[in-house]
Amino acid sequence: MVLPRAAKTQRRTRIQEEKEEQILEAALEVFSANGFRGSTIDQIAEVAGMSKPNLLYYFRTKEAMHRALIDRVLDTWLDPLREFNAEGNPVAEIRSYIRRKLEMARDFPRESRLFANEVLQGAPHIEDELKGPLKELVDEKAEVIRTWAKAGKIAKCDPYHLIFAIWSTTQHYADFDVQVRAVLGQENAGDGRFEDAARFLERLFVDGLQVREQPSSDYTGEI
Amino acid sequence: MVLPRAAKTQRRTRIQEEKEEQILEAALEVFSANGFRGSTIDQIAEVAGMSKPNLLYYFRTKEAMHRALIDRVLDTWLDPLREFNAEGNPVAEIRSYIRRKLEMARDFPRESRLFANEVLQGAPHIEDELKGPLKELVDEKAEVIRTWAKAGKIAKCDPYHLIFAIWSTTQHYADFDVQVRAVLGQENAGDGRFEDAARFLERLFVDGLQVREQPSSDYTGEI
DNA sequence: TGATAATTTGACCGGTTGGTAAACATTACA
DNA sequence: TGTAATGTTTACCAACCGGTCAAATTATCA
Repeated sequence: MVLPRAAKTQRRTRIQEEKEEQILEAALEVFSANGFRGSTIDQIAEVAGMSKPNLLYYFRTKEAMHRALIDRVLDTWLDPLREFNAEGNPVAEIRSYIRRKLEMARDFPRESRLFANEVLQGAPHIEDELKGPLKELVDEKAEVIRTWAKAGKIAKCDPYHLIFAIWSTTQHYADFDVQVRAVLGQENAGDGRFEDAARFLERLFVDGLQVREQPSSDYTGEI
Repeated sequence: MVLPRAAKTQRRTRIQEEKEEQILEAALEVFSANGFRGSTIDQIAEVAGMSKPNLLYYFRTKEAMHRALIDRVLDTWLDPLREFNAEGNPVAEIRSYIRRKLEMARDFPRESRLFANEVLQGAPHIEDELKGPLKELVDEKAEVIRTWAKAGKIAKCDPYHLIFAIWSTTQHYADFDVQVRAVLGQENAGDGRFEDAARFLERLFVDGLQVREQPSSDYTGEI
């Protein structure tokens, strides 16, 4: 056989597993840093330490590589939201969600940037995932939050925008890392900014979602 | 003279002004949607309604076009932060900053995405601006916030992370627009999401920054 | 071991991309 | 009006990019 190309054979050889692993690791490195169009197969091949035709032996096209990478990473990426537990203590659940998301921004910034690049440029390759699985998961968790608010366990608020706020504030530390570093200055070389961010964000959301008889001051939704 | 190319002549002709304007508008459209490497001069030329060599008559290289665009847009982009007024009422100032940033996400999403693309990919073209003018401006405003906190006008908090939180939550609606739309669903076609976001964010930050004797519940900064 | 399947690579191809050369067209202005 | 400066376009180039091919190398296992 000349072109087994992974999918055609039922059993995956040891080499196939290893090489596909290597390739996806390199692809994550390159795609997350340059976006899809900004990345070249040669770059990925170099990072993966193999020749371009060798890459294309395992993934027929650049798109196939990107697709495989997204599929592989998306599940893990959504895990923190899945863990969101309706039975738990609302404030503790929200705080723990923030903490988990910040940990991921710290430990898996490339994954965050991969999706950021994709969504920022109109999500041409993952639109279906956004409108399907992602929306369904968010809908489910938004319902949980709504229930909590109705039961008076947290302040009444739009659950979708709460989730957006948690996503954006936490992922900011991965996606806009160079800006964060530039503004905080060189001295902030370690991971200290993540601890500071955790302190700030947990306080912001916990206090901001505290149940209150009256809104603490008048505000309008008009912009 | 054969190649005046804008910079070489002191006086700009009417045609130069007009064409450079057209080109930068087109460049904003294309660069913000595809990032620097993902954009081609041909694309920009088509959007600008002129031939590629004609573009290159006004801007010698793709980089020069990008640079000119950034320079032109950066000032406007930082205006809301500059308006942040130390003499004003702290809560009103913060709320007004959030509102202004959300208005910009709604009215100038391309500008937001232009910077997001740039920063996301390591800010290769604007690192100096981040470490220079941007950092100085943020330092100055952070000091204002710190003063407010010390005077007991708002809760004690890390002013830098407060600014990051406002940036990320508001710009999210421009940068991740497709994701926001996908999650909220088709029925949310108009600008309603911006009003909902304004309501949510003003409440979150205002209540979250309310002065409080005791933190409303225990929390640690550890992640 | 030897034959067969799986893996790897150098050479190459057509299309795209950033950019140039030079001829042509238009404008400004004495 | 004439002419020099300014503006525009067609044709083109070299480098790059995604992808193919066939030949060479290595692993598997009867």
